[in-house]
Amino acid sequence: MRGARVLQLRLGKPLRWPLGLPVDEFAEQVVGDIGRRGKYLWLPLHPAGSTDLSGGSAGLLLHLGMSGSLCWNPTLPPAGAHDHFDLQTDRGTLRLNDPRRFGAVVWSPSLHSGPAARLLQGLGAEPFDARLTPQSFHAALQHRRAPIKAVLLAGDVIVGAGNIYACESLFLAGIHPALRADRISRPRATRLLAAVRATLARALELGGSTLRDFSDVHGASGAYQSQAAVYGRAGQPCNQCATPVRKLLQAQRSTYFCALCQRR
DNA sequence: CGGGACGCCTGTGAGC
DNA sequence: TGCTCACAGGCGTCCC
Repeated sequence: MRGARVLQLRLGKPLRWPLGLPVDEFAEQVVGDIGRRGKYLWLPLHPAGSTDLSGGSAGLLLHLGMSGSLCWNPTLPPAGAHDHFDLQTDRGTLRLNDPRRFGAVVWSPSLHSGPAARLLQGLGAEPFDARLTPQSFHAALQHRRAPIKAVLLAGDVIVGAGNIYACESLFLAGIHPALRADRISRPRATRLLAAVRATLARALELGGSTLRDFSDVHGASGAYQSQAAVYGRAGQPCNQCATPVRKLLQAQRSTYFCALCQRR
């Protein structure tokens, strides 16, 4: 998309927040290099002729929520019921389809100020950032008394592990989801960090997860879900020890785990 | 300040 | 067969 010139911006039903800028103000803006932080995407937009392609420019912060998907079309197909955002450019259209509308598209004057800065502040480390080490991960957990599952989900220590991947990572690391984060030893924190990384890497390979209700023809449905060791498998035998997988509620979210393989 | 509950939204599948 | 209803999830926001 880099270098594409915006022709028009179209909105469908409201997403999580208002766009924050009248749609006609986007015409003639030029798209820069797309970036990512956590589950947010940053789409820089700068005036035609400007050479500033860095994070210093204004842009759009996008989030796919839980049911959002983006697609790039050379032309502009008719908008469907769940197509809530179209960025039409001279090279094609970027479209956001989001049935549940937990997703967001918000304009920000820069990545480091305004709504973008507010939404990104407080995000935890990128899981594959080399600066995130077993030592720093363990140290961050030492400050938290909440159950480790809740801490992973909160995303302020490490981003990227939502409900499915948090459950899977804890299983892989052999850690009970209700264990207080600050009770996790150095060796186990090391294992957990490796497990989160392995889980996310595997999910990326398989194209992510697709909930049962979203395996539509659009975005190819991710294959990860069917590979899950514990997630969504309550009552079924653990594939390591055959003990039935259990389900518990933590912070209003379902947690799946094996009581034998995952110790406190 | 940390931790937990809540609400947004809608397709799906289970139960009647 | 048709209808109702609980449930699923990311994450900002509110309250204790």
